[in-house]
Amino acid sequence: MLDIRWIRENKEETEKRLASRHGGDEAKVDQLLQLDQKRRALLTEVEQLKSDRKAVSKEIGALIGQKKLEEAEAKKAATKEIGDRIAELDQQANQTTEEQQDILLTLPNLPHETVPAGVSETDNPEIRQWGEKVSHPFPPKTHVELCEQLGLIDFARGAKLAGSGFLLYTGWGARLERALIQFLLDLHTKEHGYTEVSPPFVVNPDCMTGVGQFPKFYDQAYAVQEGQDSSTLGKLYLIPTAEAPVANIHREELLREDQLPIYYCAYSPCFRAEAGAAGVGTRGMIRVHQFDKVEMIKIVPADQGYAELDAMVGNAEKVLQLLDLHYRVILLCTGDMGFASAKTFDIEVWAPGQGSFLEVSSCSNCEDYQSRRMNLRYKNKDGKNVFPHLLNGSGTALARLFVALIETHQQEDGSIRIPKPLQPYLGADIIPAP
RNA sequence: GGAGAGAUGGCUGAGUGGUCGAAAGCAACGGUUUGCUAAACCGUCGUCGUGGGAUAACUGCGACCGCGGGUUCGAAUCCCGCUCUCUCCGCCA
Repeated sequence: MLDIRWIRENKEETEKRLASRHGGDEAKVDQLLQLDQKRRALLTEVEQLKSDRKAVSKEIGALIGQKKLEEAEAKKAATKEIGDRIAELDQQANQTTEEQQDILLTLPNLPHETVPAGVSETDNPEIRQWGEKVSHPFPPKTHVELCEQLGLIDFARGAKLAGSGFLLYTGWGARLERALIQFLLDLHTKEHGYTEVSPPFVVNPDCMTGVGQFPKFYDQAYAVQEGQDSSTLGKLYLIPTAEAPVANIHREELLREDQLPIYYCAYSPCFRAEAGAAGVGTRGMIRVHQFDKVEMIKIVPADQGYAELDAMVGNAEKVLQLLDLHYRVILLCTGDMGFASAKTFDIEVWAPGQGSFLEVSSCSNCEDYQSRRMNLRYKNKDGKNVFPHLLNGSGTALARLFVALIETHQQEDGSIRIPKPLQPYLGADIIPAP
């Protein structure tokens, strides 16, 4: 959420930076500021009345104390009207505040000044590459072929159980998935200083609003209900990412600066309805309704957000380096960034079977956009309460990592070579050919 | 699911209609002092909103004692609803 006072004093810049996202949100600023003005005018009026009432009430108390009951009764009658007027204005002020808040919640974050202008993903500059595309001395198979031949995933039965877009990992496939999760968590906790947490896989709507999923992306989430009791629908949602619970761990808290920075990492499955998206329904595991992910979250002092973001991208890159996978780092342009983010780096891994790069990580600094929504603050050294920067990054998404891994390290005989750092987790150095 | 108890400032915890934004303690911050990585003493010390002021220091006003309503001239305090926590019982992995 943006700071209404900042918008008030920087109207043109707000509009300009919103416009750079090409979402049309700059059109809402005028109405927002009108509501703000109306709200403040109402407050001025009602607060004056409240002040008056308070003074009179005090006099009444004194009069009763002096047993001057008649005078007290007279004042009571006079004050009654003020009370009615106050109730009326209060109601108007609340409604105006609510309308203003509704608009604020639909405005995305402002892009950081270092974010390149652009409309779509084709405008995203590549920052760097690591490694190079493997050249197999044979035509590389796609992950779908490999999964079926090696019995890693039973696509048909996955769909039978839950529909298209849901995967049934089997045998070595299930084992590889588990090994990867373990490997990632160990890497981030032992090498990168993150504290592991294991959060609920459902959250309440406040958490979804806190990270910016709601109200804009209601239809992307799976809402759950208890049994057939439709009155419970909407109280809990399957998490689209561990960011939803983990970033909210300290919501509505006031932290001390010496508690920062906080680094969390968490494994969770991620559930995405992908309503209206193309791709679900096609075979494979590139775009699915449920996938595993290890997520990194940082809560840091406001002046350290961008240094911490660079470090986080490095943490995600390390995963791919250890797994010997070719990748590139992309900086998202203004038009392609996520709703809550001020600056985002994507990491895309090379998948030879697909002949394309796959996004496996997205690392963002949301600055104070989310902490403001969730009212998470820390007391700085000057004793001021300030909103920390909140960062999130995939470290990394599993399904696509799985794809890149088996497509990259497939051997001519149909087996999969396992990179050394992963071997202890899988308990094998190869997934044998069928 | 049933019965009971509770929710107060960063934390602990008093406070049952006006003098309460709220005692006290802890923590924090500033200072004094003591020869021993500490103690004692003094002082400061909630948040948010809105106005004045230089987008400062400071300051006026309002709101906030889990959340939302109600009663009242006036509510932390009384009434209703909700959420959460704890204890006991039931069910259950």
